Amino acid sequence: MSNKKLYRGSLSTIILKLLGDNGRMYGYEITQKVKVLTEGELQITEGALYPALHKLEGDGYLKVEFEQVNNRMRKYYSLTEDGTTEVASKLSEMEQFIQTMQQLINPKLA
Amino acid sequence: MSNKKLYRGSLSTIILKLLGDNGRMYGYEITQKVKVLTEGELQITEGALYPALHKLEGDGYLKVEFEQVNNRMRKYYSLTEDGTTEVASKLSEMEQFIQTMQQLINPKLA
DNA sequence: TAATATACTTAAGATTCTTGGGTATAGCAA
DNA sequence: TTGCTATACCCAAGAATCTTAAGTATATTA
Repeated sequence: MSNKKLYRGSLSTIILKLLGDNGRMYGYEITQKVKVLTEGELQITEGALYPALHKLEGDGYLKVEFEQVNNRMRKYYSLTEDGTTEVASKLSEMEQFIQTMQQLINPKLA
Repeated sequence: MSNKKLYRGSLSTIILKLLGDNGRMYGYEITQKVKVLTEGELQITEGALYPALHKLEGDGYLKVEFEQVNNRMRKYYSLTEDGTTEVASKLSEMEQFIQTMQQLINPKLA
């Protein structure tokens, strides 16, 4: 989330949405996926990502599985049932936000 | 900005845009205008608004004129030259943000 | 006469980042 | 073989931006 104040508050939405689409992912994978999907626009720093994952887990939205791959540990995250509900909620909040900002920013057409 | 985390970071953009459209406004007027424009979706609290106005003024984007109306003081804010430049910059950041979020959130059509 | 609206200010605390550090393995280049 | 880059995780100090809640004061409405 380097340098872009507007992304504040949207990280948990992004994480939840990606996990909803991809089933399960590990932290590093999420940073890379976001970089590709946004064509480099959005770079999620590890200092932001990992605390966010821990919080979502603590809130009961994510569950964890450890796995050893190439002699390196990975923590795979996936949605809990509550997490699935939360994705839908977060996405509708995001859509509402975008709509509201467009009301404020775009010249009224009516 | 009650209860909506996503609005974090967007307040200065909103203020600058409104002042760009309306020439000059005072704080209380801004809160009311936003409420009307967003049909109640976004309520800017005074605890957020006034510090934000003071910061924008300190950054050189806004200038102030005092005026006495109905025996009550009003502080009218308007854009400086730098402020006018900043509006354009903030608006394009917001458009970029919205576009990026839609890339992340909407199913790819291509 | 008490509540609501108008109008501005500030301070403590919460949340969510950035920045910068740490640990460790693997692979590639000098 | 040595150092850089990539992979993969973690944490803490500080910054930025908000919420909450308080204070000051006048005008209007119930």
